[in-house]
Amino acid sequence: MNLSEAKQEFISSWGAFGSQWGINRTMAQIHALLLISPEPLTQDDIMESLAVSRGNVNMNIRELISWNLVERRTLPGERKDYFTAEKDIWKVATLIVKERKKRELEPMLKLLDQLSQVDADKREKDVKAFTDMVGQIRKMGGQADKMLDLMVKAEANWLTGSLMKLMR
Amino acid sequence: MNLSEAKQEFISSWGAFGSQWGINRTMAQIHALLLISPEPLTQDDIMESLAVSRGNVNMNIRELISWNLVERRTLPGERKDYFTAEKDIWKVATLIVKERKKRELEPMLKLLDQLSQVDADKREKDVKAFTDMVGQIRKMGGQADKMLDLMVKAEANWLTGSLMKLMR
DNA sequence: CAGAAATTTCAAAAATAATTGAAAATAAAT
DNA sequence: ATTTATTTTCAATTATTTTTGAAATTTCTG
Repeated sequence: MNLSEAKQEFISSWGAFGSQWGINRTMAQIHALLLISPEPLTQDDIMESLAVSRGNVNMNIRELISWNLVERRTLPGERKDYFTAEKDIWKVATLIVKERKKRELEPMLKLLDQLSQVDADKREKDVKAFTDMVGQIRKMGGQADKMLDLMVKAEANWLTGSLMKLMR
Repeated sequence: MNLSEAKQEFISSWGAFGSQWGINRTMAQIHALLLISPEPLTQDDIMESLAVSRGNVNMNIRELISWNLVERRTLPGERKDYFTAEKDIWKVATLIVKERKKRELEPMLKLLDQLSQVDADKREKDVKAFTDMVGQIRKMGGQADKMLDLMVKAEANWLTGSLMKLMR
């Protein structure tokens, strides 16, 4: 396989993979493209590479920036804006974890706390099943939350380091 | 908040949460409903509770069964099939991890291995950027794969136990 | 085995999400 | 201040995903 075939395959698969995880296909593809671009790219570069419209590129780039995965950069003497992606994949992973935690996990924990306050007789089978399940999910969610905090704070060798050794 | 309000909220939020993670809303809602139902339910029960069609319930139930999250059960003397969900949330988590690992992570690792074989001169900037990134992702993916294997094998206290203590 | 009950399938319809493209806004250059 | 380049917005369109519902199939029952 030559380079441009491999690039195509990478970008397309990254997009498909993203879709399965609730991430806009084009957003994932733009991210993939920037990940493997040694130099910053303009919106026009991206439009051409992926054959998508200007509006599409613009919106998805802004979304990537809001996740801190992509940075806008203005080169001196250049009129256009350039974009680069964070290239350290560990940092990428922690940035994504940080955002999903903030946007999804934390609100979910808040909701579960509310739901556990349900006002009903716990001797009833239905009530017990409900509060047990909410309690279980709340507990596991809280643990995951703490664990992801540690991950975000930890260094890049978290996965390879003492954790893996311990669990062998 | 009374029980039925709380149930409604739980089911609806679980559906919304699922959507964000690429899981069909109705599938997530059916799962939520079964999670908090002390007794097995029929397709008709689910249709009524969630106000969705028979075909929809049937397809999503089958999908849940293929994830081993739901079990079909035929009660003696009863004509209809009944369905129950696994209620231990740790088991639920490991079942989901197991399936996503098999369906998504493993194929992705296979692809990355192929992509790393790209036939080109590594002194070229483009080539180096590409193979570096593929290599990084491959490495992290491989580590995640091992780690998730451990999680699947581990007991329910994995998150609270020595892991959390170690990382403090 | 015939009839009834329940489940499954899947083409068509509906709902949702993503994309386009052109107009508006903003920023830079002359 | 005007022109030109670039970015942003968003209503309309297009694509994708989900859902419906009725027909076909399968599974029970007497």
